[in-house]
Amino acid sequence: MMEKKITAQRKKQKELPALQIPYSTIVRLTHYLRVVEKLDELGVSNISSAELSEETKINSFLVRKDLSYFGEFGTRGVGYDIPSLRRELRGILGLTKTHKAVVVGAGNLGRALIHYSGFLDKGFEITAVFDSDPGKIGSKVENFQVRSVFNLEEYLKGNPETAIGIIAVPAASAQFIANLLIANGIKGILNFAPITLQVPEEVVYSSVDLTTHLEIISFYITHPEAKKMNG
Amino acid sequence: MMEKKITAQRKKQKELPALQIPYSTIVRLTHYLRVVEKLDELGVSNISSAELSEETKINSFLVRKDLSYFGEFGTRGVGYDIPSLRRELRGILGLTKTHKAVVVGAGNLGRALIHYSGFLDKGFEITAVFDSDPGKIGSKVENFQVRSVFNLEEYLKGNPETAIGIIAVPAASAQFIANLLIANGIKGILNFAPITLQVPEEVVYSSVDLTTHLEIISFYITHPEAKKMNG
DNA sequence: CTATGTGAAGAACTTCACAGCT
DNA sequence: AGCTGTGAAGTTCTTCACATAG
Repeated sequence: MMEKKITAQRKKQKELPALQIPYSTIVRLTHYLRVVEKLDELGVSNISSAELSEETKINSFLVRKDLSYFGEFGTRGVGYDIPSLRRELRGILGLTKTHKAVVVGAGNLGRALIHYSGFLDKGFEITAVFDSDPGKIGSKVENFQVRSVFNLEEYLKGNPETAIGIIAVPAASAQFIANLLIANGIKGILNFAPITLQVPEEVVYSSVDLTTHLEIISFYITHPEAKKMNG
Repeated sequence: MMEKKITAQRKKQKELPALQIPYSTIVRLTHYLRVVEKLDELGVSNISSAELSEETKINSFLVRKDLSYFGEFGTRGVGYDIPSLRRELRGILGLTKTHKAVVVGAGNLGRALIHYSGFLDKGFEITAVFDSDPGKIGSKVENFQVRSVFNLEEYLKGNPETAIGIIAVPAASAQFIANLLIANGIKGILNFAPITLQVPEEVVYSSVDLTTHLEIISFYITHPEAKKMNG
């Protein structure tokens, strides 16, 4: 019941086959969660798809469709109960267990990520920080003692539950680090180096590239007649 | 009342109507540019859509389609001339003029961005850095003397060619900063604060949210049967 | 009477096949 | 002969309309 939350045991004829969920739905789910968490904290108890639409700027039909991929979370005539929607969203996104992550690269960016991670809800936990600069190894970043990348492999072998690797190293060494992470069973990689990494199918890969973001902005500034931004 | 169906007729499609370019095309353009710049630097002079596809993992049909939105840059039977494709892509993306940008927030993230911006091709230039922390104001970050956010408005009025604002402040103050930037004629905003900013239509807006990225990874780690990642 | 959930229509985007240059 | 450029087909995603549940 937890895992394959097949919709409805009604007299639905719908088989719910492979059911490919659009990537954009997953992205939007995180926006809904953001809003719902904020409102939950404020003590608001209910929200309609129209209100959720208002907050997120995502069309209310789409809000309902997105949620309906995963179940029936609302009450007709009423809307969605915020605490329960929050719980459902966290469940869908896999945030009920804590994902352990390592950060590789203790430069400004790595430090920013580590610092920021303090604000992350349970769901993610940074467990170690690595760098190749002898001047940084051994130093403290928040509560972490920076380790040598030469110990990364050993660390991962000793801590096989580490799920996510965050790459905050220069482009030149990013693929090397990625390979190391992958070879040692990491399941997801979040890359901040401005380079496209080659990663096998089964490893979840996401990349944040400042240059790309700026170039996209440049395009839309330069061509104001072109609309639409997702990012 | 509806727009007329422009479904292709015999020989009459060079009309170029409103021609909406997919957002994803723009994102891919930046990937092509990345590859083409790398190869150009290496002295490679020509590339086919198949090779570009290989490098970027983007289907070669799509490579050609994306480029064809903007013109005919290739030579049939040969491929694309790298220096000229590079020039074309930069032109399309609006990178032939330098966009001036300010960074607001001189914490780790802001500093990482400033540091990184040194590697940016001409196309972007950070012109000033602001923070609200009296302890930071006046200090040096790379070549910039950090200014007070209280001078942001004045700065923008005095430097109206500033096109882009990069927000690297905590969530709580991000909307305030955004409003200030917008009120003073900024054209594009790149937001790193984990909050959805309300921004008018005409301002180009892009957001990088670590939480969202991690949550998306969490989803795909948790549901390995779901495929597809764009990010 | 209200707001959800969803099949179906409609758009948007991607893939394909091949015409068209070189 | 080879690789681009592009209409058309195919697929996926979004919007819509309305039956449905409270």
